[in-house]
Amino acid sequence: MREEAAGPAGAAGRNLLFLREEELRLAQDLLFFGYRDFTAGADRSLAELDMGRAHHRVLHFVGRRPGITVGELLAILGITKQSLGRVLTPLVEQGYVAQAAGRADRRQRLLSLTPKGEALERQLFELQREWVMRAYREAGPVAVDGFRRVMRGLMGDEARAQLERLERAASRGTGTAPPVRGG
Amino acid sequence: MREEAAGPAGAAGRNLLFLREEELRLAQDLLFFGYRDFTAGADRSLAELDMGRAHHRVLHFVGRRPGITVGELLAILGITKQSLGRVLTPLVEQGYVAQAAGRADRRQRLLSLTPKGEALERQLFELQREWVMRAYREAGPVAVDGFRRVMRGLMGDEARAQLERLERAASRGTGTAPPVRGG
DNA sequence: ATTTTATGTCAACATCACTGACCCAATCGG
DNA sequence: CCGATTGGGTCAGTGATGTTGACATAAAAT
Repeated sequence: MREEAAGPAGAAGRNLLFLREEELRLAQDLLFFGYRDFTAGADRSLAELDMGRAHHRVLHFVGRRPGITVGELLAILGITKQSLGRVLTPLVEQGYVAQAAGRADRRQRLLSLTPKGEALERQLFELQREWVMRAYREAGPVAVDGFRRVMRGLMGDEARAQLERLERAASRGTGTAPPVRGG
Repeated sequence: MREEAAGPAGAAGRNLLFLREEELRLAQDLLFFGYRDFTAGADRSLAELDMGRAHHRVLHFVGRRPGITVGELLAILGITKQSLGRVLTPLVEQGYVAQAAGRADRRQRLLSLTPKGEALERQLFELQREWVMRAYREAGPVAVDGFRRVMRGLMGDEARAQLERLERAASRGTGTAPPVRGG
């Protein structure tokens, strides 16, 4: 599997092939180490409350999109009803997440964070905020833009669509106007 | 928790604060979706062999650093002996990973991939290679550089040291000369 | 009135991680 | 040489997170 002997492409070609492969193996390393350490801080904080990463994800996405339905949350997280129920039910029982019947469709449970839930989500967010800010500052704005482009590229079509919906929800929630033709 | 009313900083300050916060929340989203979809392809392939992501990580890092000891692998993965044993022992039994006693210290088990293990690792790598290449091509080389800078920044000191060691091992393994003074 | 949808729930199971305890064999230090 | 340390393996028990399949209920849609 290794290009030990010079092939038809010669030394230069071999080196290019090596760079491609090594570049991509490096990406695997970076994603493994980077994602692990990115989540480590919040994980430690969550453990003190007998919660896990799954609870954090629910708090994060409910906070990001208040009024989200259970079905939408399932689609975003990409897990089953049972898996979600195991974390969502305790979060509701312990007063972190509030449920309200949908006005148009009363079968729906519109989820939102209670003040207690907002406080916890913010605490977890601050931990990751510090960590990401450090990385962003060290890398600089151009690198941050590149990071975002590549991460978007790593997402599948479904995830991209969901991300767009999240971004729209975030801009609505803070009164930021979307780009308007002729604006 | 929301900046509903204009504070001392006024509208401009509020918007800056929003941008910072939204930027960082976006980073959370990107890392969640991106990492999930990055691993999804290999996960599906592994499931057919009754293996999981943990097996893949062992194959990946053993392939990346042939002759690695169990202790070094434990340090890289950041898991316990028992957790590693549960995936490593079957990989050895099924002939994916070979063990050799260390020449200097015969207590050590120097791990390497068998041809069977190399083939499986390569198959899994090709899946992720395609996925990452697509993202890299779409984003362009400048973005890729930025991605790498940010991911490195997201890593802790330990992980950075381990990554450096991996990169040195990779360049040794392919005969790539390190930068030399006056070269 | 029947069917579909949104949600919840039960039982059973697999993976991947953990802790704590204990073991062997090899190496190291005095 | 002997005792301590180190590298590695293993057993028992636990927990978090995910899965499938089946079933239940209430509201909505046809």
